Amino acid sequence: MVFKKRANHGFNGFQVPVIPRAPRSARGRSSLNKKVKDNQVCAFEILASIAGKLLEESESSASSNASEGFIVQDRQNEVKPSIAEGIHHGSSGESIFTTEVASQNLDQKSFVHTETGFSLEKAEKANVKIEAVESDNKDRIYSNRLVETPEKFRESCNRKIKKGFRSNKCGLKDRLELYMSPAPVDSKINVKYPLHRKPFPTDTFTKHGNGIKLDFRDDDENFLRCTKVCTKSKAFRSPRRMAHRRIKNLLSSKYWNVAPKLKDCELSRSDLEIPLYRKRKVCNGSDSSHHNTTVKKRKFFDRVSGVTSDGGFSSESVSNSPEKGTDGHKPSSSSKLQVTEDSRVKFSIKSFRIPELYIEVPESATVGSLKRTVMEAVMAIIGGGMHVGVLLQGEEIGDDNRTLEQTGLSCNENLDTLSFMLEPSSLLASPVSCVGDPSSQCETSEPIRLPETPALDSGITDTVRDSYLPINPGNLVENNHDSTYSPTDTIVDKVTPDQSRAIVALPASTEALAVVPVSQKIKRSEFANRRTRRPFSVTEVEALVHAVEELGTGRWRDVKLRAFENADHRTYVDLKDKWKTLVHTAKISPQQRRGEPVPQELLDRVLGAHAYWSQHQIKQHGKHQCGTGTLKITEASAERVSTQV
DNA sequence: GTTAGGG
DNA sequence: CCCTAAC
Repeated sequence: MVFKKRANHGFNGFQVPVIPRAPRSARGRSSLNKKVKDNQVCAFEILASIAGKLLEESESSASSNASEGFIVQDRQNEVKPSIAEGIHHGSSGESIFTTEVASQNLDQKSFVHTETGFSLEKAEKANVKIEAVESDNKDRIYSNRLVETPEKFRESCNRKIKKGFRSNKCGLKDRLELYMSPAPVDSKINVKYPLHRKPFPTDTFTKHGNGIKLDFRDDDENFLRCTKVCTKSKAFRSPRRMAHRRIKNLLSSKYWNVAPKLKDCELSRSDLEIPLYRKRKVCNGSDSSHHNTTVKKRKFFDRVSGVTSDGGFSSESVSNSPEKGTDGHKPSSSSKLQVTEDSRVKFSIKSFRIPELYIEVPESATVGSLKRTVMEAVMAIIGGGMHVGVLLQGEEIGDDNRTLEQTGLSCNENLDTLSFMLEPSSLLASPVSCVGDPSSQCETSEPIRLPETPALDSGITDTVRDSYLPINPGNLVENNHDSTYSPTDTIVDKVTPDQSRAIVALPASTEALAVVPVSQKIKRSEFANRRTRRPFSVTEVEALVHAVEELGTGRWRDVKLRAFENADHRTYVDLKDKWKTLVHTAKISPQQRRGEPVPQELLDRVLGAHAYWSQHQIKQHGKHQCGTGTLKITEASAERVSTQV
């Protein structure tokens, strides 16, 4: 293993590096397959570069070249995403769960602020051997938890590398986690270095530079904290940074296994929690023999604004743009949306992130295979079918036939609540969307549920959806995931930056919202045949109850037409089902209820209406007369019924 | 196409 | 939410 020390190039501000990072092959190569004792293979590559002069460079200039660090390059992966690998290792079974802060242009302030949890000293005591980070000229990943200052970090890193790495004394076998390094500027989907080594929209950081408080989060841990931070600093959030968020997959591997015969001993939800990291590790260790690879992923989405429940997902993908002209998409600059004089709405989506991956490979795996695994995982995600959704005010706009104008996207007013979502084609349940009012959405969620809700379908979305009335036309549009499906056989190669950008700068035409990558307009396959789960909000329940009170329980089509006509994603079958569950919910004890709590008042009405209409059904049948159409319960009678129950 | 009910 | 029988 050869570590190449990168020269300190100093800083050149937030400008694009004079010499964009070239493919690794061009910058030197070395084999990574050096084995350490115990026949272990340090199966990873360290692309470590420590930002040296962050402190000096915090203000005006942003992107500095990595000052120093150790770079290990692998000729095998010239076009693969860079990977920052953090080794989480600890003695006596004690693992330090480090959180990688992937952020471009960290300034001192933010950097310092990121430290939470372990200090360097603590890390020392914990026998943390190394923190591998990658950093290129503009992108840096820091293992924030172990760092207090850039200097310390650097020192630490050097020391660790010397001690641990070079002398092979760091039990590298214990754990290896991969994180996607800062992804391409314009699209996280882009995986080919040469293609997206483009200038990054550094202006964003230039502006917000020191004000940044990293809002990284541990996916599994800092739900709350992040939420809070997000609300505060969303303005500074960079989609790019978001993109780097590591996503420890919460999902069952059955959805995400990429490699065959995957073995994952850490699928338990407890895996989501740091304290249980050890568990996984143990599991890993005890199973170190098997050479399986586990890859899990989670959906993700970008948004224009707003805060995500997990604090990491949100990003200002789109914003008003001062920019004009036909060059609607400028991936490398801040995202924008603009309505021009010619009635064209231009979208510029900063980026889409690849759902984070959690990968495990046997220690005997080669770096190359590791990279391939990562690549495969990425490709599996991409090729497996990505679906782009457009969300407005937290609701996904599924009506592809609606014009932007009709949808309200032609005016800047709605842009704040506009967001794009990129998610695996219906492989997952509900979108982890917490869009809309950043100041409230996430806070009302139930972070605690996160660990036990792999799919992340907590009540978060409900909160958002409460903001509309199902009865209100114009507010709801359907979410037509189905129409935008891309099958697994999608050629990976097709998912190029250009394509991902295809969703940018959409014309304000009819098909505008049918944002589908060109290459993915294939029929929906067995993959995407299940709609995303969309829990009913209290508001919807209210509307449903009200409608049923009036129409009864046997006229779901009417109920649909009356109260959910504009909620295309709610079919009358859905309503019927919901009613069914509502009745059930109303009958069980509150303790047994799950999901967003439905006001008891509503449940009472449910029981009331249910009882009433049950009786009516009987009466009606007895009479053999009145058609259901003649039955109508009045508000008063509904009230009566409900009070009787 | 709807409705009803099990999965 | 899905699936389907039944209408």
